[in-house]
Formats: sequence, C-alpha cells, structure tokens
Amino acid sequence: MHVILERLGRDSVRAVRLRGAGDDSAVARGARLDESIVSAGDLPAFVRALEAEERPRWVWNDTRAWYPALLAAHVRVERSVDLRLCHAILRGSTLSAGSALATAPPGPWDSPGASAEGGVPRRPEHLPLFDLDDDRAEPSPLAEFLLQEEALSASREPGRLRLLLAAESAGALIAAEMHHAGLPYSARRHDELLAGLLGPRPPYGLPAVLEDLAADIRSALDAPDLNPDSPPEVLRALQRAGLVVSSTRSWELRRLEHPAIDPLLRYKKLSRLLTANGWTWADTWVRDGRFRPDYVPGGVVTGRWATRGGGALQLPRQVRGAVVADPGWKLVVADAAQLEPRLLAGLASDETMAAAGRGKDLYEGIVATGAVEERAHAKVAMLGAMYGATTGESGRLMPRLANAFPRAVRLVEEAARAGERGEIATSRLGRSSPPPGAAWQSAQSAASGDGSTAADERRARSVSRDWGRFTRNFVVQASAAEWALCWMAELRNRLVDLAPGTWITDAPHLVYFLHDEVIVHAPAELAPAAAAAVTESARRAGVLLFGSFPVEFPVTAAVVDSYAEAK
DNA sequence: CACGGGTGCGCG
DNA sequence: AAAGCGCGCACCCGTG
Repeated sequence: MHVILERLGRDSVRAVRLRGAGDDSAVARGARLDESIVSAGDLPAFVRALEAEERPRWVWNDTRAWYPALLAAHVRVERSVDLRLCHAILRGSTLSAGSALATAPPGPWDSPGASAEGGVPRRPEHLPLFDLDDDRAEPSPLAEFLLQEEALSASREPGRLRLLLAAESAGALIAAEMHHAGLPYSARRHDELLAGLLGPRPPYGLPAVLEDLAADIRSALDAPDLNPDSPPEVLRALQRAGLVVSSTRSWELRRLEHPAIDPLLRYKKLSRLLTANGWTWADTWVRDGRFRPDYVPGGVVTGRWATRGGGALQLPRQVRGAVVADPGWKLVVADAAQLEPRLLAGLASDETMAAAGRGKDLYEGIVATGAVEERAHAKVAMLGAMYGATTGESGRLMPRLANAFPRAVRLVEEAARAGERGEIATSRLGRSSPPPGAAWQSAQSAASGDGSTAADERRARSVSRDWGRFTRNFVVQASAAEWALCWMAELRNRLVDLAPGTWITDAPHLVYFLHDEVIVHAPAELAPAAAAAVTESARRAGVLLFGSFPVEFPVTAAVVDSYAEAK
C-alpha cells in the first residue's frame, strides 16, 4: 500500500491511501482507496499507527521536508518514495526516455529549489514540518506519483528502475536518520589530537606550531613579511631563492631541495587541518558528542551523496581518532574492498575478472593471472582503465589489462567513445549521465563549421575526450553508488531486526556513509551480529544488481572503539 | 564590501 | 599538465 502525503495550507495534511503494490495496475489507474485529513500536530501519531498496521510506502515530495520532524517525534518509517529524487532519475534515464514525465517541459519538480543542488538550508537543526513562509502552490504529489508509475510501467527495464528508485528513496531516509542519530564524536579527543599536532588552542591568532613553522619558512627564504598562506607570495619567494618551480602544490615542492621546503610542507599540512577541521569546525559541527553533517542524497551527478556544510565526506585521517563509540557500545567500521573494479566485472559480465576477485583481494587476483607483476600495478592499471588514463605508468599498464580482461576494458572504452560522440551513459539500474553542455556543443560546431582552424579542431577533440572520460567513469561510479545504496538499505532493515521494538538510537544503527564505507554504532553485545549483517547485506546488494552472475563483494567489517583503529 | 574565479588539498 | 573520475571547503586576490 502507498500513502501519499500532501500538505494543505498551514496546519493540515491530506493522506491518500492507494491499495496495490508498486507494479499493480490499480495504482497506475489511480484507484483511490480513501483519504484522510490530519492536522500537522497529529501527523506523527497517524504515521506511527499506520506504520505499525500496514507498513505502507510513504510517498512525499521531499524526505527532508517530512522525515526530520517525524524522527524528532520518534516515528520511524520503513519505506518511502521521495518524489523529488525519483523524478530527477526518471527525467534523465534512457530507460524511461519516451514517457510523459520525461518529455514534458520543465515543471515545478525540475525547479532549482526542487533539485538536489539547491534549496538546502545550510544548517537545518530542526526543519519545521512545513515551511510556513512558502505560499507557492505545491505541485500535486499524487499526480506526480501516477506519472512516475506510468513511466515505470512503460520502461524497458521496469525492475531495474524500480529498484533504483526504492534504493534512492531509502537513501534519503537513511540520510535523515543518520543526521538524527549523529556520528559519535568526542570534542575532547578532537581537541587532544589538535593540541598534539598544532599546540594548544590559542585565544587568538595561529597556534604555536604553525607560528614557529611560519618563522622558519620566512627565515629560510629571507622573506620577513612572507604570508605562507598566499601561494603567489610563496611562489615568488621560492623563485627568488633560485628554485625552479611553477606552483606551490605539495607534490611539486616535495621534489625540491631547500631548507624552506620541509617547514613549508609541514605548514601547509597543518594549516589545512586547522582551517578545515580545527577547533572552529568542531565548535560549529559537534554538539553533545555528535557530529551532524547535512548529507545530500543524490547530490552528485553519478548518484553519490554530497554533503553541504561540515565536510562530512572529507573527514581527514588525522582526526578519525575522535570518532569514538559511546561507553558500552562499539563501532562497526566496514569498507567494500575494490568496489569499483568488482562492479566493472559485473557490468561487463567479465567472468575472468570476477574469478580473479573470488575469495581474495581482486588486485592480488589480477597479479595471479600474470597480467601484471605486482598489486600496486594492478591497482593503478585498473584506476587508469576506469578514469581514462592515457599516459604515465597507468597508461602504460592499461594494454596488459585489456589483454587479460577484454570484456571489462571494452565496456569502459565503449562508454568513453559514446561520451566523445556526445551520447549518454547509463548505469546498471538506470541512472543516466547528463547530456554534454553548451561548451561541448559550441566546441564541436566551431570545429565542424566553415573556416574552422586547427586550433578549433584540437579544442573540439580535447573537449570531446574530456567528456568521454566522464562517461567512462560515470557507468562505474554511478553503478557503484547504486550498489552502495542497496547495501545500506538492506543493512538498515537487518539492523532494525537485531533489536526489535527499540528506537533507532537504542538499536544498532548507521551513523556514517562514505561512498564505499559505512559505520554502524551498536551496543557492544550486538556488534558481532551487526558486523555479520554488514557482510550479508553486501552479498545481497551484489545479487540485486547482478543476479546470479558470480561476482563477489567482500567487505571488511572491524568492531572497534575508534574509527582510527579500523584499517 | 560582496562576489566569484583560481588555487590547493581533504575524501572516495 | 601529476596521469585520470567525482566531490566540498577555505583561503587569496582581482573585480565591480
């Protein structure tokens, strides 16, 4: 059963119940079962009651507009449809290309405010259930839902698309739940880590260690007024000291021999830590022992999550020791091993590559086939294949990979060629890449028009190859993101089953997600079971994407007290 | 003073 | 231009 929620004015909600599962034609015909009007204040109780009875799939315009308030009232829902996220997928997917939804002119569901990129409050501590200031007419969620159902029914691959939409919607629930629970984070441990690296927190100005390093840099370069934070100033000072250098990037500085280099590199590293994840960051983002970033499901073209504020997806290794389990609890830190190459094996039905990863490290398995001599070579060659490297070590090793795994390499090569022609790439479950933009178009027309110059042609070729590298990577990255969503959705259900009847934060629950990595916070006695659930969910995700094709998705699941202890 | 592009680096 | 994908964020610096 589906229940479509729609706000009516300031204080009431319409709930329309539709009988029939997602692929039932009764739904597509819009068979309305019944309709209730609920006051905003009664909504949590209404949802809780229906959830206990029938576990409907809740259909709403935007999970962020509904779920945080429900969670605050300790109401969890099992399944949902996030119309905004699903709309974006169906609009762009080649699998629903002819549908009314896809061919309609842009509407309210396509507006910037409705997209994943825009309209996100920077720090929504508590989103109101309704935005009272927003008096725009809300587009009908029921009408949109029926359009989506129609697009799905007419699709060439309805099963894949339905799975993708369910996984995407589950991701939105998980993001809200993770924000609600927060990542256990010790401000005290964070302060200790910073103090150990930078010196104690200064009342104002730079910490002592940075101040000393800046002084060392200035004296080594004989530049008493140098601002080490200004790349142009640093570059000029280095050149004045006789060094041949064209930027202040760390990798370039590392090759230089000069007394200023070591303090400069250390300064840059520590300065980065201070500005990105220093005391101010902790003051802003850590409250009551929890780090609560704003995740943005579907925020990346490939379907990966983004984050807005807090930089949750860039938490540097240096401070991971501050991520600590509560007393009596454990962290289960899990990581999918060689996820993207394994996905590529599945996408390409490459039996040989799948076999190379069966029961072992995939890169070691590639070495065992004799394609390359060492693990590091296997890794760099695979990355080169998936990113489109043409030169360097990676470019040199690629042909050997193509020889050993022709199917896998052919798949990414074809995705690249298609992108170069301006075509669209589509993931395993049906997320499609955006068409190339205006820059691509104008470069191509400039090169093919009358009087085009050699420079125009070079430019067109370069733009075209750039886009090819994007579509090449898109098929792998987008499919990996789908796998990860399926993994988490499956895991979310299994974790709830480990402690039936308890609220999310009293049971094992997800607290962190980083593309191919998750952290579960679990009562110590349930941590081993949670770790087993992580592993089993990964296997299930593989089956959801690739059926019986024998590609494995092993995960490492470490039961630890601190994030820093894992791997 | 605000804004936006460029730089550089954190993560996968 | 690190050899190649996807991001977010802080800072500098030129421009309006």
